[in-house]
Amino acid sequence: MGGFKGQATYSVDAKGRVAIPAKMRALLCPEAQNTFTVTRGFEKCIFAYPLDTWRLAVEKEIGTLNRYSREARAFTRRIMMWADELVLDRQGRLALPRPLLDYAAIMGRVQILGAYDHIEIWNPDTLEAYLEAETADYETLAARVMGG
Amino acid sequence: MGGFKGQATYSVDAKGRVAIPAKMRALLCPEAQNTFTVTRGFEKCIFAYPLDTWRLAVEKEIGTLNRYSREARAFTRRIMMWADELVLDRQGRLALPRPLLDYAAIMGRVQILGAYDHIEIWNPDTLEAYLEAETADYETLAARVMGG
DNA sequence: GGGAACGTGGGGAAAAGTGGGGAATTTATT
DNA sequence: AATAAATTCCCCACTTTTCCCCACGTTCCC
Repeated sequence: MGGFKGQATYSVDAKGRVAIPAKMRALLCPEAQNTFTVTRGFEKCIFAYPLDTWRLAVEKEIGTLNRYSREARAFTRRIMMWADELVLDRQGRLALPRPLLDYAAIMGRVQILGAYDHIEIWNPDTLEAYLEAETADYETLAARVMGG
Repeated sequence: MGGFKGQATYSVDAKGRVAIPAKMRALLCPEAQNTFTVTRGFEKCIFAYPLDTWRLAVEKEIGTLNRYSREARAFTRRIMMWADELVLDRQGRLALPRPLLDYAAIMGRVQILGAYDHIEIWNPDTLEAYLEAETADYETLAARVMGG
């Protein structure tokens, strides 16, 4: 099973619904129950994890945190308060909560990116600006992250 | 079963009743008996634990404390003296005790947060101030808490 | 070229949130 | 001890939002 890849530019209707590309939907395993967990991305975008991945990767770690640590509580809040489990409708769309749309400044159209273990939903303008601002070129970045 | 997540801004009526979001109610297992145990939060808010979680996680830990430690006794008092077991009414609401409402400075409207193993009920203004005061940004916090 | 699948938009039914009223229990007062 | 006041609890009704289904146009694939 490969990771999420590719990109698409789709529209958002008045109800905040966004279609998920069929190629990405096809990667959902049965355990995901046609559900994505969405939350704030680290950058100004929306992250969408398949339900099973979210629970195994994100919530499992949160469960191990010490609830008497102030920082742990702050972190848990920051992640969970923006999170929501969304089920795909019959047309393969997600109805994104307004707070997340506002956070990512999304109106009208979105750009959807595959990002290995999750999907990212961006305002096309924000994405363009981000890509330009990331000054480090592709090759340099690769070397630094991968320790080349 | 996933943890509590999401947020909502609801009203508090004159009787101190607050609706619990349906998505959060849906996570209650039968053992919780439609009951939340509420108490003072560590920050200026109200914590609400499903009855079963409270008994398994919180009271169990308190039971292991050394009763001959002055600090342990103080801690036990602080938690238990403000705690109350509240049953949801048919509309899915909790009638919050006045002392807790006063503690969290709640009047008129509240913001409700899912926080993995419990729910938090905030005065919207207090929450906003808290989120701004938590100076560490999301990314830094994540790296530190998760040991990234 | 035909058929199936995909992305897009709107409408109707069901549920969720909100507010108020009345009965029963509790507390206080005479 | 009885009455009155206050509080609590429970039920009912309204409004709004959400959810789910159906239908159309386009694209892709066979």
